[in-house]
Amino acid sequence: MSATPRKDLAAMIVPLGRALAAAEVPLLREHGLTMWAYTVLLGLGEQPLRSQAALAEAIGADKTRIIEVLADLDDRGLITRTPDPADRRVRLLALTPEGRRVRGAAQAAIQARENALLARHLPPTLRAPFLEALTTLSTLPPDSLTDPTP
Amino acid sequence: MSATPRKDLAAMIVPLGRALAAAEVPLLREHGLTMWAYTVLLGLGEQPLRSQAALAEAIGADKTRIIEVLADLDDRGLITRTPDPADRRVRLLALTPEGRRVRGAAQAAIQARENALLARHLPPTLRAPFLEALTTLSTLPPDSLTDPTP
DNA sequence: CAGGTTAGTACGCATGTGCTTATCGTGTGC
DNA sequence: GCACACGATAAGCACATGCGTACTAACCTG
Repeated sequence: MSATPRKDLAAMIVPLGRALAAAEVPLLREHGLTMWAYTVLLGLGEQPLRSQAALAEAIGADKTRIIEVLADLDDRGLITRTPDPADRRVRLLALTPEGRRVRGAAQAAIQARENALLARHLPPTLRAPFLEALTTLSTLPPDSLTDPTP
Repeated sequence: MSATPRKDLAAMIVPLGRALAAAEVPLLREHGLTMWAYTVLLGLGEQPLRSQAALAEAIGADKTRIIEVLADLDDRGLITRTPDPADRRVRLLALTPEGRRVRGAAQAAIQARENALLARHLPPTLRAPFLEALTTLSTLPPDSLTDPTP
């Protein structure tokens, strides 16, 4: 049975995530972005998003906290917040071309760094399976990891 | 070149880590442990550890913050803090048998849950490579992920 | 022995974040 | 039309965490 003596998954993953996130910060700074701003830009995909609450939900942020982030990004012309004509309570969120450019530039820098890191530290045969497994796990619905769901 | 359109590593790993850590909390509670207490028990391996500062460093905690955790674990008989006869300023930290038992029980519960989770969500061919890659990355020196180190 | 250093401890401050409440404009159901 | 619901916003509280300071006991150097 307990044939695999190893550390806990979380004990390995959490520090790894911390380190990767910490490594991103300076790169984001060079592009004038905070982590939250970058997260918002990533959360705004290609299609405009309806309502800030939906965005907050999607990126796991507090809806009262991203307001200033959104206001800042709006001021700087990276996103637009236009009232929905159909329901003027909600704001339609969309990337501007400039926002798309900045997001792309930041992401390119980050992923280039990450790829170099994987190339340096991970044996070639492990890279693809690792990324695939990671993608699989990260696209699961949020509670399939938290619930025991038998 | 940019042949792999994917999310950032950190964008996948960090939420995953959060979810896994959140899933641990209730299990730890059942064993009377907080996350920090559990981290301390994991940090105290088989050999006793010299000095609390070393422990804090090892588990990435603030040395002024784990004091009460250590005091609590000591009070509950899960660890011992004995002054080093050679240098009575430093405390030798060690697991008691009971501490070892509790740590083992908690870890067994956690890993059983994690294994079930992997079995449910990850194709069999990906499991071993995923764990191996994760182990590799998580045993790297902390700054090899943060530094660009050329 | 005197002065400087270190480990452990306690305390306070600043920050980030989650959660709650209040307000305002807008929509919707009765 | 009016009461209630909802989205966005602002303000405040609570808690965890990181960081710095101060104090004590012990060690070490000269």
